[in-house]
Formats: sequence, C-alpha cells, structure tokens
Amino acid sequence: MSHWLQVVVAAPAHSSIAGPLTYQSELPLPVGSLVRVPLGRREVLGVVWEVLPDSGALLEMQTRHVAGVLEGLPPLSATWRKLVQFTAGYYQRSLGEVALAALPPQLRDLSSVQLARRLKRPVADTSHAPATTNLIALSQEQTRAIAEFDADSRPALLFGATGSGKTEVYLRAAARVLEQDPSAQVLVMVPEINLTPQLQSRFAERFAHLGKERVVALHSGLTPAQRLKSWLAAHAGHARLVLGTRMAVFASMPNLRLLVVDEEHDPSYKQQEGARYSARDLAVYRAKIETEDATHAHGPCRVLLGSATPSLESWQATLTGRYQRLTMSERVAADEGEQGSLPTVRRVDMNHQPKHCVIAPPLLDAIAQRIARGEQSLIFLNRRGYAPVLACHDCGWKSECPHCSAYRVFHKIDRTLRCHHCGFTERVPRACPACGNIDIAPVGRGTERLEEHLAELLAGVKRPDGEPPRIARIDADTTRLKGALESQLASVHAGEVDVLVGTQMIAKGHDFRHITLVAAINPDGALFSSDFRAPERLFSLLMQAGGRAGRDARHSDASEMWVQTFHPTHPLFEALKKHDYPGFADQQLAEREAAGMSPFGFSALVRAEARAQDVAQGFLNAAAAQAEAQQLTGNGQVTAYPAVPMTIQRVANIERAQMLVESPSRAALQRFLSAWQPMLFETRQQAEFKSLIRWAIDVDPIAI
DNA sequence: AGCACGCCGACT
DNA sequence: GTCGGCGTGCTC
Repeated sequence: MSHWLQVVVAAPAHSSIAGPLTYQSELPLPVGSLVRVPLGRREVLGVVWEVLPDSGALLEMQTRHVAGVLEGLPPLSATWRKLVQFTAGYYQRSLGEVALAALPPQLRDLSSVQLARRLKRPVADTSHAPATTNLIALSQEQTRAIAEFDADSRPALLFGATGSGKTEVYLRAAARVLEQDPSAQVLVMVPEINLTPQLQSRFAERFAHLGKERVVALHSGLTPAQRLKSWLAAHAGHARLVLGTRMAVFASMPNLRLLVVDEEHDPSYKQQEGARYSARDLAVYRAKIETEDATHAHGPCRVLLGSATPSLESWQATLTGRYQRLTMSERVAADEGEQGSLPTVRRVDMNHQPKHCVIAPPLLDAIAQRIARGEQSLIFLNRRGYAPVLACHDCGWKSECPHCSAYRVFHKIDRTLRCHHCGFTERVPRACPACGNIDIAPVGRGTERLEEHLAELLAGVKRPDGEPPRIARIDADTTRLKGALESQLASVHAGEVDVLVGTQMIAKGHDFRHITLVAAINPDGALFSSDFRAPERLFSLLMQAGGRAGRDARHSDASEMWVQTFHPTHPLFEALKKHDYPGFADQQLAEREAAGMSPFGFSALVRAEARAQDVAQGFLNAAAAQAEAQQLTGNGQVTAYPAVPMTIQRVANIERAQMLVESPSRAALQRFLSAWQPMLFETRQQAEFKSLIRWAIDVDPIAI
C-alpha cells in the first residue's frame, strides 16, 4: 500500500513549485524524515513535511515515488520544523529553501550508502574526567547575574561592560545546564568575526570533562565534511555544546536547553542573502518553542543575549519587562590585582584645530607621550586604502568607477584604483584621463595614508629604547592572506608595534592588553546618516574600540579614548564620555518612538535590480499600486513609500532601487507582505518588467 | 535553482 | 557542417 507524503525540496521562493510536493512511498515514513526524491530528471534531497490521509488515488498519475530514505538519521524534530516554518513565513521565503539551507550542504549530495558509512564511525569516548576545578573566582556581579538568570524564565539580556566577564557567565550558565541533565545541549552563537580557534579551544577545554568531541563548531569556515560531522553530532545529541555563527541557530539539537547569543547587537546576525533572517530574533523564538514543546522530563529552554551595547530592540524589551535584564558594569581584573577601569573619553573639537589637519596636535602629543613611555596606541579610521578619491584639480575629473555609482579608492601600495563595490581595478593613470593634466591628487584619507602621515608626524619621537616608533596597519588589505591577521595581531601583542592603525576590524573582539590610547579619527559621518541605525552602530563601535584600552589594570588609570569631531556636544558623544549606554539608548528610543521606527514600528524593504533604474523602480511602484488597488494596506495600517534609488544606485552596472514598507503592527505588516508577494511575482511576469534581474524582500532590515 | 530544449556564430 | 552561446520553460 502506498503512503502519500508532502515533501519540501530546495525550490526558490516562486518557481511554481514553492510549496511541498506530493510523493508516494511504500514504507510509512514519519514527518521530519530526510528523503531523496526525483525532481525532473534529477534526484534531490527533501524533508517529509506532512503525511497525507490515504485518499489521494487521483494523485496516482502525477505522483512519483520516493527514491530513498537517509536511514540511520532520526527524523528532524517537530520543533525544528516549526522553526523552519516560522522562518519561511516571517521572512517571506519558500519552506523548501529555508529547510534545505538549514541543513549541511553535503547532506544534499551524499548517497545513503556514504551516509551510513559516516554514521558508523566509532562514537568517541565518553569517559568522564573530573570537571575543571581551577576556575577563577567569579566577581560579585557575575555571581548575581547567574543567580538572577536562574531565578527567571524570560529571555535574558546580559548588559555587561567590555571586560566585565560576560564569557565567563555564558560558560557557567552552560555548565549548569549540562550538569543538571546529562543529555542537555547548549547552543552558543557569536558574531562571525569573534569565532576564533582560541574561543573554540576555551570552550572545548572548559567542557573537556564531558568527553571527547562533545563541543563542536558550526560555521561557514568549516569544510563541507567538518560541517556535516558537527551537524550530525548535534543532531544525534552527541555534541553537548555547539559553538557557531548565525547559521547555527538552525542546528538540529534534540535536547536544546540553552541558547546564548554573544554580542547580540552585532549586525552579522542578520543574514543578507537568501532568507534574510535575524539569528538573534530566531534564537529567542526558538527558545520559546523549545520550551513549549519540551516534554515534562525536560526543563525549559532558556535564551541569554549578551552585549555591552545592546540592540535598541533588546534594550526596549528589558524596559517593558518582556526580557529580563542582568547588569554587570564593572570590569573584572585582567590579571591578579585590581580591576581595570573604563578609559577617559576626550573629545577634540576639530572646529578649533588647524584647518585640514588630520590628527589634532593634542592627540598627536598624546600618542607621542605613549610611545615615549613604551605604551601602545590604536588609531582607528573606517576607510581603507590611501585616499577615497583621486581628483584632477584642473578639469575636475574624479576617479569614478565606470561600473558603479561610486569612486574608486586609490591604493598607493600597488598604485591601483580599486572599486570597493564591484572590485574593478586599474593602475593609477599617470595623467588625468580627461584632460591630460599631470596634477592629479588624492582627496581625503584612508588607513594607508594615515599610516604614512603618522610616520611623518612621529618621525622625531623616540621609544624608551631610543629606537624610532613602529607603526603598523591592520585592515582588509593587509589581512587578505590566510593567517595574516593572526600573525599581525601576535606582533601587536608581543609589543613589536607602538601605533596600530586600522579599520573597524581592530575595534572588535581583539583584546589588546597594552593599549592605553584609542583614537577615532573621523567618526562624524554616522551622526547625520540617512540610516536611522547609524548612530547605534557608531556608539557600539566606539564603546567597543574604547574597550580595547586599559584592559590591563596596570595601565587602566591612564588609558584614554580620543574622538575627533566637529560636533563635540552631540548627545552621542556626551553619552560616550560617561560610558552611558542607558542614556544613549533613552535618547535613541525617544527619537525612534516619535518617528514610529523600530522597535516601535516594523518595516520591510523590497529591493529590485535591473539594467535600468526606471525598470527597477517601475516594478516596485507597479506592484505597490496593485496592492493599493486591492486595498492590501488595511486602512492605512501599512504604508508603502515610493521606490527610490539605493544609496549606491549602481553596482557592477546593475541599477538598484528599493521600497520601504512600514507599519506600527508587526502582524499587519506580515499580513500585507504575505498577500503582496503573489502580486510581486505577477508584476514580474509583465512584459515591461521582463528585464528585471531580481528582487527580494528584507523583513526587519538592519540598514536602510 | 538545475537542467532541459531550442535556435544563431566561430571552429575541428 | 558541428560545438556552444544563453533565452524560455518545467519540475510532484
């Protein structure tokens, strides 16, 4: 007798087969089973999503047979399927796309024989070594945070200053869960940039007593084979702790009891292609459904978010009581001895500095003093290359990219003009390509030029050993090669560098012990950006950068964070000076509330790409007009604004446009998008929009 | 998305 | 005369 199954396969959002497909199977297969099914003339991986009541004789003709089952793999749990279902619905993608993207890619092209071989590999030793006993003592704040977390059941936000020891709290919370239940699993997520081998070994070491291979990593840096191995270990329940990036939120973990999201404000938790999900938001949702679905034998599943500068969404949730707030405001001791303190923030009013100076004289003095004392400085400028533009003073030519609406950046090191958007690179012309004038000059400054400039300015300064200062630069250009970042960081740690120049990649995560001065050269851009989240990102970045200074208690009293600005009294800098995130959040939330923006309102962006801007905009506007005609906007509950060109309108000769859709109600926005999506597909079919290249919906966008 | 089938330019 | 460009069309 045949069984009728609804199977989801990797089908794009709307290829007419976006929904589950019906197959028949001789064997009764439970939902969640992984199967191989024929599709056209190929065989693809699918997940059994539903078992149909046996009344589908009519379907006999158009139904093909399941080709095989991935045996030995327990079916994916109901909770996992619910998570995928929710993600697909919320982010407006097909079920199959989300389900298959959530599985390790290698599962797709593995025959069941190969899989069986994988699963047969000997299970690693599970002998119990004693738990690590030489744990460092917790601070009072850490102890209290853990106790409060244990006493509550809401999602928790650990608001902890840089250096307050958040990681130790995660470790203890995880240890508690793993000890209480010998089958419990914990998922720890970190931003892409923070997932280093060092962090992984710290976790592996702490939980070594659980047995071998109980801690696994899950991120895109792994080879397909490693990723499959980790995934299988998590799915089988063998891995007790999964450490991963945003993709790990979809890891199949049958007994998940705790989710940790470190640096929860970090933008890398938002996927930017395909299903544009927020792994942080999904983590909160997952904890909720894991708790609801848990059998009585298991405890609830908790979620712990952590940040020194939380996202305003999470912060607001702690104000309304939806989330629990745990606060740790003091730095813990870096070594033995007294605790470090936060650096003194100094604002340099650039209105009162010499015209066109890059580094204000007082800042230069401060750096020179650090060098003379044998201390390190970190100078931070969010722009790589030598100069963002090359220009001709005679005819006004500028180094525009022929393929993008952006300037190509001058890289002096290899004398190239490089477009940072499409990658188009050419050698720097000898003379102005427009008028032949020899006098073409760089305009503005990037890290490369800043490094050069600093070397000149500091030429007369001596280190304590009488040697000239050593200046190094770390940015995407100097770390292109594998291992380059690690070796450069190592030389900073070893004290071989006096002044480190770099982009935001040096502001995040890396713990520089001997840095006593951090300076932001030109952070003003974000103050008046059209993107309403720019101030939040700037504040977070500056707080993190400042956190690099003075982690070593011996120096912390003297450590300083310098900010060069033309707007020294801007409230953002006032708050930064006081290390006052709550004050900053209050201001921002007041502005957001007045403007009906997140977290007080909800939005989605629809982006469209075409060879011609009017096609991209026309498509969006036509689809919106149709929504209007069909009264989808629900009595004005939802507003769709006219399509506009994106900030960088053209990239690689493709014109980009976007349309903002807003609503004070998340549910209303969701209803609108669901109803609107078919119209977008329909509009796409119209002859005048045939040339449209692609379009996509981004729900809860992080940048506008 | 794949992977077909299907009609027009430079090669063994 | 074939190999191959990517334009439309279909997949339970």
